[in-house]
Formats: sequence, C-alpha cells, structure tokens
Amino acid sequence: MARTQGSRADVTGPLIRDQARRLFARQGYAAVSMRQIASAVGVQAGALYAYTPDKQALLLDLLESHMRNLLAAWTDIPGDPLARLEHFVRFHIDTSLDHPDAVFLSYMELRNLTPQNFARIADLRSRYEAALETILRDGMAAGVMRIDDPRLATMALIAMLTGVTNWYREGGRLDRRRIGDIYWGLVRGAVGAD
Amino acid sequence: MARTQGSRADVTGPLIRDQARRLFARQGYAAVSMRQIASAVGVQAGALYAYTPDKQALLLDLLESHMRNLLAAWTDIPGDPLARLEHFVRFHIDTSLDHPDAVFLSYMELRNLTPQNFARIADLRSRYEAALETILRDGMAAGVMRIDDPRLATMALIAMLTGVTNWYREGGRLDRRRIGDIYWGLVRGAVGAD
DNA sequence: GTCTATAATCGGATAGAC
DNA sequence: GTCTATCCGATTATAGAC
Repeated sequence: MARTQGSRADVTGPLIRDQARRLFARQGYAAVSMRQIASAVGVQAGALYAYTPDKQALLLDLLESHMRNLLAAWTDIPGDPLARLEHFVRFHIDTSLDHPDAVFLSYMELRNLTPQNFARIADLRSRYEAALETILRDGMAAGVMRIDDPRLATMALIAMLTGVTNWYREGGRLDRRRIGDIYWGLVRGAVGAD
Repeated sequence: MARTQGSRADVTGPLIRDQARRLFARQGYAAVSMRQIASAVGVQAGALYAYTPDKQALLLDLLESHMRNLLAAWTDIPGDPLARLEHFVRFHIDTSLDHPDAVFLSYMELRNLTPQNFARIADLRSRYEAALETILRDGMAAGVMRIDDPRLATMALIAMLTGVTNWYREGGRLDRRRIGDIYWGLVRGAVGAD
C-alpha cells in the first residue's frame, strides 16, 4: 500500500477513520499502533497527526460520531407500542449489521477512553437506551406488554440484539430480513406480548 | 505493594492469575504490561516468568481454566425442559455474577489469542452453547416451547444473560435472586412458554 | 499534506546473583 | 523464587524539509 509523496486531504481523512475503525474492532485499541493504521491507509505514521491530535482523540471521534449518527438515524413512530418496539428491533439489528465495527467498538472500547471522554459516550448511549425504555413503559401502560422491570429489560434486550454482531457473517445461512423476523419473535415473547 | 526479597510460591502463583484477570478485564489484554501485573502482585516483572512462559500463555490459562470450570460446574437436570431452562438461566447468571472478570475476558479477549489458542477456547465455548441448544430443542420437541430457530435463539439468549455483567454492581438496586427471577421471566417469554 | 528522521519512553523477555 | 540489570525492538509523538 506504500505511496510516494502527494497530498490527498479529501480522501486521507475518511480513510484514516475507516482503517482505524476496522483495526480497532479486530485487534483492540491498545493493540493497534499508529504505524499500522498509517500503513493500511498508505501514508507514513507522521502524516496521521495532521488529522488527529493523538490516538485517544481518534478513538473518541469514532465512538462519538457513531453514537451521534445512531441517535440521528433513530426516529420513533406514532401509534401502537408493539409496532414501535418492532420498529426499534429492526432498526437496531439493521444498524448493527450495517456498521458492525462501530457497534463493536462502542461497547468494547469504552474502557480505553479517558474518564471525561467516557462520560461523553455514556451520556449518548443512555439517550439511546432511553428510547427503548420509553417504548417498553408505554407498552406496559397500554396493557400490551407484561414486563417485571423495564429498566433491566431494556439492558437485556439491547445486549441480546447487539449480540448479533458476534456471530453474523455476510452471506451466511440467514439473510437480514429473516434475522430481524427471528429476533422480533424473541423480543415479542420476552415482553409478554404473545 | 513493593516487597523485599523472599519466596512465596504458594501465594504468588494464584495472585498473578488474580491480578492479571482483574487488569485484563479492566483495561484489555494489550493495554496491560507485565510490569503492571507484577506491581499489583508485589513482585518484580522478571519473577512472573517463573510461572508463565509468556504473556499469551497467561491469557490462555485464564480463559481455558474459566471455561473448564464452567463446563465442570454445569449439570443438566432430568425432567421438564422448562425446569431445565430455568436451571440454566439461573446457573448462567449466578456464574456471571460470581466471576464477572473471567466472563468478560472469555468473550472479549478471544481476538488476542493466537489462532491455535483461539480454536481451543472456541471449542470449549461451543460445548457450553450446545448445552443450552439441547434444552431448547427438547422443549420444542415436547411442545412446551415455540422457537423459530434454536441455534440463533441460543446465541441470543446467551448474549442477553451474559450482558448482566455490563450493568450489575454489587450492592445495587436488585439482589441476585431477583435478577434471576426477572431474566427468567424474559427468557420464558422469549421461548414462547407463557 | 506528506515525508524522513528522531526523541523519549515503554514493551516483552532473559541472564545471572542471591 | 525473586531481584537487579539489561537487551532490543516497538511505541507515540514531534521537527523540519519539500
């Protein structure tokens, strides 16, 4: 991948983020060196510092932009809490399968953030969790869901749905639509909506 | 923690494993140095190599012994598949809360194993997953569970149950018995047993 | 914006004394 | 079994040329 000299600011910036995301997800933040990222991009290590002040800022940028994209992409729908829950389940699975590396990073590399940066990401994540918890509480109030503890159910369901990234492989036995169907069946039962 | 000279082989060995497990779980394998582990134990870095040939072997030992303990501790019970499933749910949650660091490591640090070592752990894990899948299939055959895809349900349920380590804090709002009750309610619904 | 070169530190692992 | 000392390669980040 080594390149000779030349400026390509428009492509290098996104490429650094893409390769860093991919490598961090596969090997872990601490195990990836700036040289490795630079090599994957096709530049020398020193060039990375024209785009990020340091490695930590690069990780924070990846996590924060993912969480902001997630929150921006999510839109609740009006009406039946069960339909809203199905919408959330399919949204979460589709997002997780579209951006498996970003999703994986966002709950695996929190421990490598500084305390301040951790607080920023934890805040964004709690907003996303609140979206699901609201649906569950509305479903209980409407009498269409039976849930012992909506806070715990929120954590449990998100863990279950996010887990799809642990085993899903492109071109595997099940396509996305089918996976969404199966998970929705599990979730619908879990909230007592059968 | 620094100590003066002296041999304490009986305590140092277990202590190295305890501290390595704790540090690996909190910061990640790659982010923890042998010097850090030694410092937490109260010995110099060189002394660690009397107990492990290298850092990788230390990680493998932690993961493998955890998986073997898990498999040794698990015993299915005869009878009703629903009772067996409840037994599995409570076993898995209790184990996860008793050994949160080991559980976390066992599904977070697989990527830092060499391919050979990875295969060893993956084999042990698949045996554990098979225990749950068998119960689900028996429940379907007996007509007491409704499950679209038992293989996928196995992965989904284990992800959900293991997720308890992400939020549980000792002395928190809910005690273990109550957490087991709540998760069992979610699982029972998810497998269509209500 | 990118390169080359380098500073300063830290990493895993080993040797030999006690 | 543990310590001290050390080898040697890798790491993050910076400086200055182009």
